[in-house]
Parts: sequence; C-alpha cells; structure tokens
Amino acid sequence: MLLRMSTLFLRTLREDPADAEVPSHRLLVRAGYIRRVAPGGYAWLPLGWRVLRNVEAIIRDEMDAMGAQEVHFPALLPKEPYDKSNRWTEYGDDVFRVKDRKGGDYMLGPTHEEFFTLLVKDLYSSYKDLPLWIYQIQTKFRDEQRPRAGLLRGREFVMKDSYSFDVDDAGLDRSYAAHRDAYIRIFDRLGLGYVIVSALSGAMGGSKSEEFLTPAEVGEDTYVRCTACDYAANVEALRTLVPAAQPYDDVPAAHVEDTPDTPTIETLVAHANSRPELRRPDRDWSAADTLKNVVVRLVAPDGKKELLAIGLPGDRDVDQKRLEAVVHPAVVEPFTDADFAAAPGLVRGYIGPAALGADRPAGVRYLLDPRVVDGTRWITGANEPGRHVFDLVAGRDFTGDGTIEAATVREGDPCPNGDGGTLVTARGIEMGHIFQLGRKFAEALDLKVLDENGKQVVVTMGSYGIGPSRAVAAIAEATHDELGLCWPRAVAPADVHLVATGKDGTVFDAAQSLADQLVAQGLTVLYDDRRGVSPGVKFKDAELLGMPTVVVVGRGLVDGVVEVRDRRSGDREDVAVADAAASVVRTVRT
RNA sequence: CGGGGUGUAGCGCAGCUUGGUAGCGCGCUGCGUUCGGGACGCAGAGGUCGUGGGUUCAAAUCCCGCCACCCCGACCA
Repeated sequence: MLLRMSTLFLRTLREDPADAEVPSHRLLVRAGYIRRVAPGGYAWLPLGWRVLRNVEAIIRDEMDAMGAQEVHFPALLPKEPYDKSNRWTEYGDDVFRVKDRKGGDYMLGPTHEEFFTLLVKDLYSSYKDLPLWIYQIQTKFRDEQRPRAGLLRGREFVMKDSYSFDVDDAGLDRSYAAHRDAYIRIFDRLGLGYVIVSALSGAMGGSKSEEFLTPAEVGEDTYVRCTACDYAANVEALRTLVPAAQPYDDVPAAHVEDTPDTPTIETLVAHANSRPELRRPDRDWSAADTLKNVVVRLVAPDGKKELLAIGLPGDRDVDQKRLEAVVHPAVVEPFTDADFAAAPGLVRGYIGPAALGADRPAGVRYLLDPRVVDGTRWITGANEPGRHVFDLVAGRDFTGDGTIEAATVREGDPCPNGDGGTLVTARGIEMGHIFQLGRKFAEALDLKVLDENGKQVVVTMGSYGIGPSRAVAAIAEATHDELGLCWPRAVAPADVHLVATGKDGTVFDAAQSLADQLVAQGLTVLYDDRRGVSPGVKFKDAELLGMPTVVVVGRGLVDGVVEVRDRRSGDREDVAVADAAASVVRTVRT
C-alpha cells in the first residue's frame, strides 16, 4: 500500500486547535487523523481510519482465535426487549431515544445484551450448543452528560462487545477466563501498558467484573493497587479492610455533652481537646474518633425517592463517585437546607445515630462505613444544636441497616487482603471491561436450554467490551512525545514514512523506487512526494504524524546513502541505497 | 445540573473599554526566487463578526433575549 502525501486527504495544523486540551485529542486533530463534527462525534480521516482499523483487526484476530464468532446488529433497536430487562427505564437520560413515523419507540444501542440474548434464544435450545461466544464491532451511542477529550469520551463510539452463553457457573468461569486471556493478548499486541482491576458491575448487574485500565494522567478512573501484593481495584469497587470487633466492657456509658458552636468536625475535635474532663488519658481526640452522618437523597430510575444516611469516620468524606456507583441505577441528590428545614428530626451538623435508630424518621435508611464495627466508640451528634454524644459504642448503643462502601479512599489505606500492604492510587483510562452477568438477562428474556437430563435450565451469560475508538486515543496518549504522535508498529497507519527532500529529480526517482520496493515487500509506505515543500516542513510533519520509521532520501543520495530514523528514539543511521529496502524491511519486521 | 470561559476568513487570534466602511499570523491561488529543520518577494481569493430583537444618522463594538461550544465537579467502552 502506497499513500502519497501529495494527494492524501490530509491537512496538518501548525497550531493546536483551541478546543482540545488533552494531548491525544490535540495531536489527533492537529495531525489530521480526526475532525470534530458534533459534540462527542468525530469524523475519521484516512490516517485515523487506518489506525482504528488496525486496532480492530488485532481485536478481531484474537476474538476469532479464541473461538468467538463475529456477528453484527443494528444500532437502531426497538423498545420491547429493554422493557423486559427494565433497562428502558434504567438508562434514563443516558441514551438516545427516537420515534419512528408511527410513534414506535427506539433506542440507539448503548450496548446489546438483550438482543444477543434474544438471538441465541431464537436459534438455540440445547446444552449441546453451548458454550457459545459471539461478538460484534459496532458503533454505540450514549448521551453522555459531558463528552470530553476527543475520542476518550464520545457520544458515538466504536465498541467490540462479546457475549458468552453457558449452561452452568463452571462454564461461565471458563468463558470469562477465556475472554480475560484474549484481552491480555489484545492489549499486549496493542503495545500499551495496562492494569487489570476489580470493578463494579454497574449498569450490567451480575457478579464478577474486572476492568482493563491504561495508566494515564488524563484518565477518568481512579484505581488503587497494593504495594505488597497484586491486589488492584477501581476505587468504586474497593473493599475496605474490616477491623476486628473490639471489646467494650470498660467503655463508660454514653453521655451527652454541651459542645457549643461545633457544627463541623474540626470545631468539635478542638472543643473536645480543650475540655480537661473530656480529654482522653492516652492521646488527643482526632477527627477519626468522630462519627459523621451524611444524609443524601436517592432517586430511583422510576422516580421513587429515598433518604439515605451514611455514618462514617469524621476524617473521611463521602466519595460522590463511589456512592453513585454503589447505589446505581439510583442517582444521588444532595440534602439541601430546605430539606433540613422540612425534617426537624435531622439537625444539620449534629445528626447522630439516635435520630437514625429505631425511632428515626420514616423512610430513612442508615448505612455504616465498614470501619464502624461493633465495639468502636465514637463522638457523634446528639441531634440538637450544640450537643454531642461521647462514648457511643457501635453494637451496644446503635446499629445501622447495613454497611456501605462510600467513604473516600486514601493513599496509605490498608490493603483489603490484610497482608500488611498499603494502597497507592493512580488514574487510568478504561480500555476494556469484562462481566459475569449471570442469569439476569436470560431470566428476563426467558433464555433456557434443555440440559442432559432433559430439564429446562436458564442460561448464564457474560459480557465483554473493548472500546477501539477510545483505544486509538489511549494509545496516542500513552505513546506521544513533545514532537507529535508516535505509534506502536502494530497500529501505525503506515510502516514507513518516506521523505524526499530537495528539488533534484533524481531524489524523487530514487525515493519512488525505494517506495516501490518496500510496497513490493508488503509494507505500507507513506511517501512524502510533495514538490517545492521545504525539508523542515516535511520533517515536522513526519514527526507529527508519528510513523515508527522515517526514511529520508535527500542530500545523502550523492554519496549513495539514505537516512533511516527511528521516530521514538530519534536514532539516525545512514544506509546504502542498494541495501535500504532490505534494511528497512528488517527493521519493520523485528 | 452547578461553576468558569469563548463565539470575528479553513486554523490560531486582535479589534469591543471610548460606536464611524473588518484586521494580523498560518493555510489557500498565481508568478519568480529558495531547497536538510515549519524559507522569501510580488500579486490575489476568502468574512451573514453565533443568532433574534432593540438603541443610534451609524453596531463586531452599547442594551435585552436565545443558541452553540470548550473547561472544571457527579456516569461508562
């Protein structure tokens, strides 16, 4: 394949586009790989399209190799199957909905669990047909609240989604493991670093799930990993290490104290430490000795509202993102001043478990941070202004309705494996997500097969996604340098960028001849055959466009050499013209 | 949805405070020179100044409304 710069549909920009912040977005636009056509929607230009197709080819290759079969669905999907899984409601405003001329409801597919399930139900009815793995590479639509960073978060994007169908849980485990292995091979081939982290299943429901994250500053996911073991998790899915229950026989009975003007944790701690009779004998009070109770309102997809109180150590906050993830598909609304005014039982700044215990206001659910185990003693609100309770013991003086993982995660927190390791945090781009769905969709849509005893059994499923369009951005993000893009060989739009410099016709003849030889060897060559364009412009473009190998035919030609450059390292080497083709082919193939 | 910002030529921007016939750089066209690190000269093409209304002899500029986009906080491949 030969791409000629003189006719390639490409315009590189000398300056950064004003609306692009993150490097991948900036460079992909500047280098003429993509153009924005709508918020969260991009046109792929020839070079960008080639990269996307290269990424897809690697994914397709590994999916086929593992034994999955490619199919393709419409993006325009009817409502009925979504009603059965309840997702027509659950998706809320996150999807595009359209009506046909007869008023029929449709959704632009954000993912396809229901339809794969129905297709299998359509055709299969025996355990002998399973396991089955089918996938597609398809355009998905989500009405993101805020598209950003170019391809990293679009409203229209490309996704490879695959689905596994098994007759039992052991089969699902095998299907999940097979996909996990295939994903590892895919990300290895794409040439970018990744971590596999435990994740929440979120909108998909189901049990086990893991994400493949590429570490990146601009990533939207925060994850933790242990310094001592291989534990890694999205912060949303982090399990807090639960301390052992503590004895409390020698803890005095809870006592209410006047604590004027202490509406915040800081003022409360300072006050407690300033009163000799309240001081601890061994050390100062700290924020971690207080129990903070935060009230929020949950709104379910069907509009039902519920009050949720969260009790957590005062040195931590409620992490909005973790909370939303845990209560999904409900959304979280703050509890406002007006709400407090309407709920006299809840005194802002002084809410304590007593108000949330047996005689709490109707409809309030009270969940505790996992660290609030039986026997822990707390300073907390007494449900009236300026008063707090001391020595309130969990399990003795109050209990919650359960626990909730919603507190902020900090560097240095203990690893949930309890091996003494501590957690460090980092950010990453979600490149892939694999789920054990279980029987949720099969039950909703009545997908059953006969087992070997002739009995009807519900099929168990997994779903597995990779975002190829996001991967293009993530690879650009991970590999670019200050000069421009810098593609790994596996996905580069061309193997070689061949630059002819000067005005001498013999230079262009030699370059053309070299291009022909490389193409004959099966390489894709991006040939800068533009006449009258200065060498500086061509070199800058070559660096911006980011082919892994750059070959310059120019002033060295009179001495019988061409220059071979490595884009990433910047290394340059002169090679005899006669050996150039063979040398470049060797470089590309190793 | 909350907060901040921006809409002027294909791209990046100035002009707006203080109203007076729309400008700069890049890119683009023609001719000539140049040719290994974003060359130069000359001559050109290209603009409903986001949009609707208002004030005024006169609006990119002042006033009111609307729209769009970008960035920062809560969702997902």
